[in-house]
Amino acid sequence: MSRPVFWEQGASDGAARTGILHAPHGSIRTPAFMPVGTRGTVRLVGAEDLESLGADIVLANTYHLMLRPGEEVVSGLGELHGFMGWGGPILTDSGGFQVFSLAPQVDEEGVRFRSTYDGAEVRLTPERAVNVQESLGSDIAMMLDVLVGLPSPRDVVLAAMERTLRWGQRAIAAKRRTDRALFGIVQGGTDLELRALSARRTAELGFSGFGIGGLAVGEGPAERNAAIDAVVAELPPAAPRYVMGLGDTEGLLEAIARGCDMFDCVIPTRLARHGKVLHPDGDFSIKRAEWIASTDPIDPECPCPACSRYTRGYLRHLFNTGELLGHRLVSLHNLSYTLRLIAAARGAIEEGDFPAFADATTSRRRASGGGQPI
RNA sequence: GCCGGGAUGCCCGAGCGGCCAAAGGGAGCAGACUGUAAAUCUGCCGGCAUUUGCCUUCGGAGGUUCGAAUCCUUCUCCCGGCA
Repeated sequence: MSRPVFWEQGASDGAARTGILHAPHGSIRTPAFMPVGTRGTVRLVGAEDLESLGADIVLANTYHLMLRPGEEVVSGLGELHGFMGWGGPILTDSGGFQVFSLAPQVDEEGVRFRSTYDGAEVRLTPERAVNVQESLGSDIAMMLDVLVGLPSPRDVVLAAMERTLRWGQRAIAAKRRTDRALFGIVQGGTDLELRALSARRTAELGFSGFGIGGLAVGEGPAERNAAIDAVVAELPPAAPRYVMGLGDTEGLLEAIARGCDMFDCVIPTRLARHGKVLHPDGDFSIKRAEWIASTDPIDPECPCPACSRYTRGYLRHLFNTGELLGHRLVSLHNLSYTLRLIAAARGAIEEGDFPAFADATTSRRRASGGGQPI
């Protein structure tokens, strides 16, 4: 019996580890960063761009795609891979994040949304989320979970965690395609006991990989790191661990140091659209007046299209005139930055040098904090 | 030359006797953004002091008034129309 998705460990350095996640549409080097393509597109970034940036896998969203254009349409267009022209692995989120961000009605059965597109009532259950994702044809589906903002009262966190566990069971029961994987999701907020319990019980359900959900939603780094530690301790070492929604430099390095393997985040692309550039010397706004006549690239060490060809002065101009090319170029740059950060982390783990690498990376950002060329 | 309309803070632009340091944009500055309802949102934006305060502003000069960006006179410059 073949496993559609399995993770093969490579090097390790402390808790940090590298590996290959084998998926139906290709191999993913871990630690991996997954650019977010909610509606079947990483905003302003095409599949060809993702290839040249070195992304191994991209993420798409169940809630959005089931509404527009509808999973049967996507299925008819060659599933997600044919639909988006992306041949590599795809992970779909279940709509669990929308349970949080769109504040729908939630009951034991599932979730009732008001469609953000036309206002129609949309029903999503753990079963339906699995079915839709199977129709979409993603390599890895996520179970529908209940995500609460932090801080939240313990009873709220506990209730969300327990419901998530029950929904996990239902998701597994609903699974039909044997050629695709389904990941569970650990909840529990910042309560370490709940985190450990959630991890243990989610692991018992028998998923092939584990999302660590409900983080990067308002808690501080120390709380987040403690929660991750509590979870990792309870998860099977041979399964991939995916911290959902995490993507800032410091957060990624801390999670990698704790043995996490996969990440996704909207930060590189959203910040790009807001003019914020990710940089080894500290992130900064490309819109600042001081760049008006700058002939420097964002980062001379970056091989992305923005850095290899355009000046800060030009990029600033694009932003200040509302030219969409600026958004696109900075999106490419921020994705390139994050993907290269993760690649460098993999290299450091392989060389047994990860802690020093992480320290050097974060202290360099802290020291200059402002993107001044050095 | 005559008739009419204008000149407002960095820019555009409301205001048309007190509630005006003066709406609203833009620009600028700062901040937020983490499984994307997000090319979005928040704050500051004359100077100083930085609880309620003071000073200097609404083309220039002079008036009326308890009080003017707002009314009157005049000057300068713009923009329409007629000669």
